[in-house]
Amino acid sequence: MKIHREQIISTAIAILDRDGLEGVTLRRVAAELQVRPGALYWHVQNKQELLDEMANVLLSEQFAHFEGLIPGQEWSKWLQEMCLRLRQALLAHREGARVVAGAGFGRAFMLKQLLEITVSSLLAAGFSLRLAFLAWSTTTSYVYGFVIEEQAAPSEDTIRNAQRLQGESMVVAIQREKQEKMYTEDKDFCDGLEVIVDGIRQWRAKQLIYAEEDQEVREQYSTELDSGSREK
Amino acid sequence: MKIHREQIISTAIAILDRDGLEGVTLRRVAAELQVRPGALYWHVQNKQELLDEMANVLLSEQFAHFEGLIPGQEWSKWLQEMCLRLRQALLAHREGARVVAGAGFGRAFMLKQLLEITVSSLLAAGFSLRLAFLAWSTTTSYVYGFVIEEQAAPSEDTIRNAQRLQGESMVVAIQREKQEKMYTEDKDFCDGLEVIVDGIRQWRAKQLIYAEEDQEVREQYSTELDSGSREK
DNA sequence: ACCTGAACACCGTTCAAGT
DNA sequence: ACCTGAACACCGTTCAAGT
Repeated sequence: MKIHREQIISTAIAILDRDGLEGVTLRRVAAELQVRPGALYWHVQNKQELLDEMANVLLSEQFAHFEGLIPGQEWSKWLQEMCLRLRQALLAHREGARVVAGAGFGRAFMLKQLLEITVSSLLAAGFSLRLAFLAWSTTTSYVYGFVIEEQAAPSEDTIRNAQRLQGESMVVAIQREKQEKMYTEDKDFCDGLEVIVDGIRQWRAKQLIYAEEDQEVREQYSTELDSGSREK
Repeated sequence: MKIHREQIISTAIAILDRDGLEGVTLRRVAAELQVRPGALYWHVQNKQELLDEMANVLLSEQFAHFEGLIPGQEWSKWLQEMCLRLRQALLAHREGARVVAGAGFGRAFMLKQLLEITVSSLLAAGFSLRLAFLAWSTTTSYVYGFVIEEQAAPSEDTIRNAQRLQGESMVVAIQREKQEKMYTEDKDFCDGLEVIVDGIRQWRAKQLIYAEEDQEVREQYSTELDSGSREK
C-alpha cells in the first residue's frame, strides 16, 4: 500500500470526528490506511507534527479564501466576521479547539497568516500598531477560551452535581433566563464579542493621534506589498 | 505503604511541575509513593478524576479565601482582581491552563463557586442578570484563551520558522515595539482586560433599567443568604 | 479497609531488513 | 523511495488474592 502525507492527515481528522481526540492514534490511522504503524514515520516526524497539520487544516477550512478589510467596509464588522469564522473553524470538528490549542499559536502556520491579515487590516482602519495587536490578542483569546468551554464534554456526573447543588442560585437563575428568553450559545458568543468590540472602539476613539513609528510601519508595509524586501 | 487521596493529588502536581502534563502518569505517581499502580484505584476512580482534583487544587490556591464585592468597592477593580488571580492560578503551575481546561468548567467545582461569587457581586453592583453573566463569560473566556497561548511551548522549530518567514512584517513590527517600549505579557494581559472591562462598563451604562425578573433574582438571593431555602 | 501481583489491551517510536 | 517485521519502553485499567 502506498500512501501520502495528506491522506494521513485527512484520515486522522476523520477519526477525530468519529472517536474524539484520544481516539486519534498513529496505530489507528495506520490501520485505517492498511499500513503498519512504522510506515507513518516516513511521512511525518512524530505525532505532534500530525496534530499540528490537523490544526492547520481545520483553520484552512474557514480561512483559506479569507480576505483582509475592504476600504469601504467597517472594521468592526470585519473583525466580528473573523471571530465568527474562527469559532466556526474550532466547532466544525469534535474537540477542534483542543486540537488547535494543542498545536499552539506558534506551530499553527495559518494563525500567523491570520494575524498578518488582521493587524494590517486594522492599521488600514486607523488603529495604532499597539491597539491593532491588542484587538487581535483580545478577540482571539476570547474565541479560544469560549469554544474550549463550549466543547468541554459535560461528563456524566456533571448532571448529578447540578442536581445536588441546588444552593447555587446564580447558575439556576442564569439557566432559567436562558431558557425563557431562548438565549443560545451563539447568542452568548456574539454578545460577548460585541462587548469586546465596543471596548476596542472606545480605545480607538481615544487615540486618534498615532506615534510616528506606527506611521512608519504602515508605510513600510504598503511599500512591501508591491515592491520586494526592504531590510531595516 | 499506606497512602491517602490528598497525597496522590499533591505528588501528581509535583510531577506536573517537574515533567509537564504528559509526565503525569498514574504509574509514575504510584512509583513516587512507593506503591503499585493498581493501589491508586482504591482512592481515585480513574485518571480523569485525578486531573479534575488537580484543577481544583490549582484554583483553590488563588480562590480559597477570595471574597465577593465589598459594598464600597468599585466593581471594575474587583472584576479585574478576579481575572488577575485566575491567570495567576493558571500560571502558577506548568501547563496549568491545560489542566484546568481539560477538567472543564463542568468538572471543576471551584469554578462554579467562583461563578456564584462573581455574578452575585455584579448583581449587587447594579448589573442585570444577563450582563452579569456576560461579564463572567467574556472575561473568563479571555483569561483562559490568553493563558493557553501564553503557556503553549514555543517548540524548537518555532524559532526556525520565525527566522525563515521574514515576510511577516506585522509580527516583526509588533515584536520590535514590544522590545522598545518594554511591553510584557503582563502588560498585554492587563490592557486586553481593560478593553473588555471598558466594553462592559459601556453596556452597564446603557441598561440602567432592569427587567423585573432580575430584581426578583436579586431579592431572592439576598434572602437566601441569611434565611434558608425558598423553593420556587 | 487497603494493597500486591499479574495480567490485558493498548500506546509512540525506532530500525534493520525487505521490495 | 517507501514499507514491513519486530521489538522497546511505556501507558490506563481490572481483579483475584493477600494482609
